[in-house]
Amino acid sequence: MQPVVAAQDRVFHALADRSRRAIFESLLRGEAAVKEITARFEISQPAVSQHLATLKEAGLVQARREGRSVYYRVEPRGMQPLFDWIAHYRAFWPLHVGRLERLLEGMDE
Amino acid sequence: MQPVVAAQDRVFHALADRSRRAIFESLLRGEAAVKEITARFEISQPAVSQHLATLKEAGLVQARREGRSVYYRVEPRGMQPLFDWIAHYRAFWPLHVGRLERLLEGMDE
DNA sequence: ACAATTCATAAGTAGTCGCTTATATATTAA
DNA sequence: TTAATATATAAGCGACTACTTATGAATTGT
Repeated sequence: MQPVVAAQDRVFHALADRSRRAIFESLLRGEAAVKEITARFEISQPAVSQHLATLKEAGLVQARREGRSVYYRVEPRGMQPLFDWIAHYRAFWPLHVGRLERLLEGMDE
Repeated sequence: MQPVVAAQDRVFHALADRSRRAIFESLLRGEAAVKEITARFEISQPAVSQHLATLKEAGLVQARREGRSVYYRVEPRGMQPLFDWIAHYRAFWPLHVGRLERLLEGMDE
């Protein structure tokens, strides 16, 4: 079990939970404090903190304390293990890589 | 919970398990019967069948019976929910999209 | 028909997960 | 200092997971 695999494991595991994906996606809108994040969902604050801890350990988010609040933000580099996994086997789904490439092209606009 | 989300859920969940990812990756080498797949790992045949069932329900593999053997193969379109999820939020990790694009370029060689 | 082979399913189990409530740990304000 | 606020951690609980062994079902060969 190389560290690469372990990193992929943490990222896949973190994104496998729907609540955690929803929290992560909501952070793509921008930095937010735990209290704000909690208000967006119908789970308790400890549950949110636990999800954030999992996302943080996976490297998908970072935290910044400011006074009593702790602001979480997306760490884009955390997606790298996922990209690496896809890229490593990219030769096997060429059709979809082409489709993905086209999607990515729209980014420059 | 739209069907899109459910599909993403199944794909992320299926790929979250390391054994399942290993089985899936081994199938990228080509079609293989359950017995052959079982020989590649150190888990029992029922465990392999259960993993294959999960991968199949996620749409990541397909099965084909031939005599007593059942051959499993990768279904490339099954990755679509994963690509869709990445593409949907692609605007948020531009740096890595660039890196991913470069990786994809190597495909044409 | 019978035995052998291949795979799927059933049942059980230890461990993990995601949530809850309760409490501890900062940090700030009065 | 004390109280209020914001977050993290602890403990517990039901549900789910990933595995096992045992057995059922489908197919083939004798």
